[in-house]
Amino acid sequence: MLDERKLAVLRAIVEDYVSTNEPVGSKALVDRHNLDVSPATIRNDMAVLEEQGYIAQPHTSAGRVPTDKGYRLFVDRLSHMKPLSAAERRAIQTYLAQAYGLDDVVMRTVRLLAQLTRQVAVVQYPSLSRSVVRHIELVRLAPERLLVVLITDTGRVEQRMVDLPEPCEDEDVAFLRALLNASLDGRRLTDAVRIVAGLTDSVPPAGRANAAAVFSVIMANLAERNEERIVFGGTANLAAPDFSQGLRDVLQALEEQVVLMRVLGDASDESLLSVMIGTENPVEGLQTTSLVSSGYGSGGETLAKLAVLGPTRMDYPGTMGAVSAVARYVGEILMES
Amino acid sequence: MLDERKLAVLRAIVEDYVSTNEPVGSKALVDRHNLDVSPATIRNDMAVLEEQGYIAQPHTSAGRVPTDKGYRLFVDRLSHMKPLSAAERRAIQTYLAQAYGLDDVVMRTVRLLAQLTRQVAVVQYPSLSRSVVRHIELVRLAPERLLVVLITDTGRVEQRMVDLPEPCEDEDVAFLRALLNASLDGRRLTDAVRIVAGLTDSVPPAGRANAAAVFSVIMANLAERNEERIVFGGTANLAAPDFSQGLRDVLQALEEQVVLMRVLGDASDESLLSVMIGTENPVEGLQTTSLVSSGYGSGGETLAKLAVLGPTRMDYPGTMGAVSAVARYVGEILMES
DNA sequence: CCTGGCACTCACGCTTCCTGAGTGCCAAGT
DNA sequence: ACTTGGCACTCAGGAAGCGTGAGTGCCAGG
Repeated sequence: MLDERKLAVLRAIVEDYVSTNEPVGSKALVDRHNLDVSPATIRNDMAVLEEQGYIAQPHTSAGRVPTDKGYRLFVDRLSHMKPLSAAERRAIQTYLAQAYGLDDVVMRTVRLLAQLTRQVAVVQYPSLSRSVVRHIELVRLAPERLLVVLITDTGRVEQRMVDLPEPCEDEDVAFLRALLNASLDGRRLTDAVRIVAGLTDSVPPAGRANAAAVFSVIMANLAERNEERIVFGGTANLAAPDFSQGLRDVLQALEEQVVLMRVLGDASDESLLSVMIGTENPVEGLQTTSLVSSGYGSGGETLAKLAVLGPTRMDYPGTMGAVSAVARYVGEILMES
Repeated sequence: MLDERKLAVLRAIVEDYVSTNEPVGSKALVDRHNLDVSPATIRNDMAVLEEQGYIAQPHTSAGRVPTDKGYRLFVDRLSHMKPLSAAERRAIQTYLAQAYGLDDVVMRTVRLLAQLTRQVAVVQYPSLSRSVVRHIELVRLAPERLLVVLITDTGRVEQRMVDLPEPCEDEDVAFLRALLNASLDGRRLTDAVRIVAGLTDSVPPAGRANAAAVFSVIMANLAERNEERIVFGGTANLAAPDFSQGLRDVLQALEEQVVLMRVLGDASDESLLSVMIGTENPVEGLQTTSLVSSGYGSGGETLAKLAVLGPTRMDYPGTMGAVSAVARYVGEILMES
């Protein structure tokens, strides 16, 4: 159906269009790539490719432009991820290694991705729900006020203020702290919710009111998956001379955390690199963009996703290389800390 | 030098230009505002205003447009902050009151400002340096690894991992914790740095290596004023039909935390509302924008700044009203928590 | 000092024209 | 059965020309 040369033509069209941002014609193609056939032949091939929906012409008698379907074929079969240079890899590693704390890791990751790809980078915070409780700390700030600090194995720290119904003493707090840590340490957060729910019985009746307040805060905190934040950066790259159309929509979509979450969720269920092209994206405002995403995580598990968002006419091999490399290194960093 | 009517004319020009985004001519002026003089008179006034540099014409025989100097005069003498409606004020209060935790307060503030003003909102995290230590918690995660959690009175929680040179026991940690809290509780962070520096002597020689590690982390953490993060939102409002020129620069400047910090710092030394118009802004990319900023804080003190960034042709009275109201309410919320 | 009148200017929108890159198709060549 | 050169055709985009109207500056009279 599509012989070898037609595929080569498609590949060439994608590559040229990506680099020049102008519809590419038959003559230019034979010149720039060494297909040793004449323009007329290419034209025939292009006619077929167009008929099949891989390329299109913006208007009669202009060159051809890849369609979403064309990019899809290109990504799936005609290109390979372009690995980063050794220098780049080293730079990534050292830059990420300097990070202290989860916030900093995420922030650096965003910057890194944005700079490497010259596009918009999106990074999701490691999911709380899959991680494991490392420690719970209760701090008595005032007789009727506690601070609950929850530390997970991914280095994430969550805290909440709790106003108690009754005044409490240091020893009450110590008791609760010991109880909570004994019960929750090493448990997954998803399990922890259930465990905490059944914990009230272990508390002496006198302290139950206060304990209940603390427990409910912990449960609320844990159950709250919405809390999974998303950070992005590199929006200045959106203002690149080309796709100014729809810029507003794109910015809007970026700021809608919920929408972004959904998109990332749709992107791929697993840790694999995944590419979502143009109209494949369910979100209205992002249908002129492509999203290259990957899961990342420490150990075998995927904790969250990160992605790069750019115009459909993007350098897929390069972007994929960058995303995949950064995902791997972030995973490593999270392992260590 | 500028009589009453000329000022009125300037005010009218600013108001019209802001609302229409088109150069305003003498005829339109007399029509829309009830200046009971003829267009010709207005023209004379405009000639004077132009000569003095308050307005300019984009090209000969087009209407006039305010210059930065014109906006400045308008802001300083011709306009008053427009207070928010009661409904808006209530909405702000309830929306902010729902926030839990500092992060959430900041995030909500950004959204609020961006929505109210339909422009870009910038909020700086409350400064660490002026706040007061409420508690320090040390958590022993592993024999050679501690988590240091620092809680300030503004609800900010900072944490750092510390790798110890030697393994430690729970009692060592308890000792350090007690020592730190006894020495630092209630102290300002600025003072705390000095205090910690002198604390090594109080530690028994056996534990000094570990203590030094912890202390140095605390000091680094505190001294690090760069750490003062800035959050912004509403960038989609940048894509408003008008100022697309320089959009790239603006986005770029926004993402440069350091630059933003400096601008906010320059803006006004005190908690007062301050307006920076166009070229008054030292940052290259922001010279087509105006920044309306205000300090905010709990109690009498200014902890940080928040601001709204928009085109120089912005609705100053409205924006100023919004900024000032939000600043006040955020202050109140911080007080409570 | 205000006003009406008048000549002048010029950005913007409109049409028109032209050019060249690019196409589709066909008939001849391999 | 594919490739190729030739040829007529199309059409976006830029250049040039034109008209219009909003807006101006200036002046002379109230």
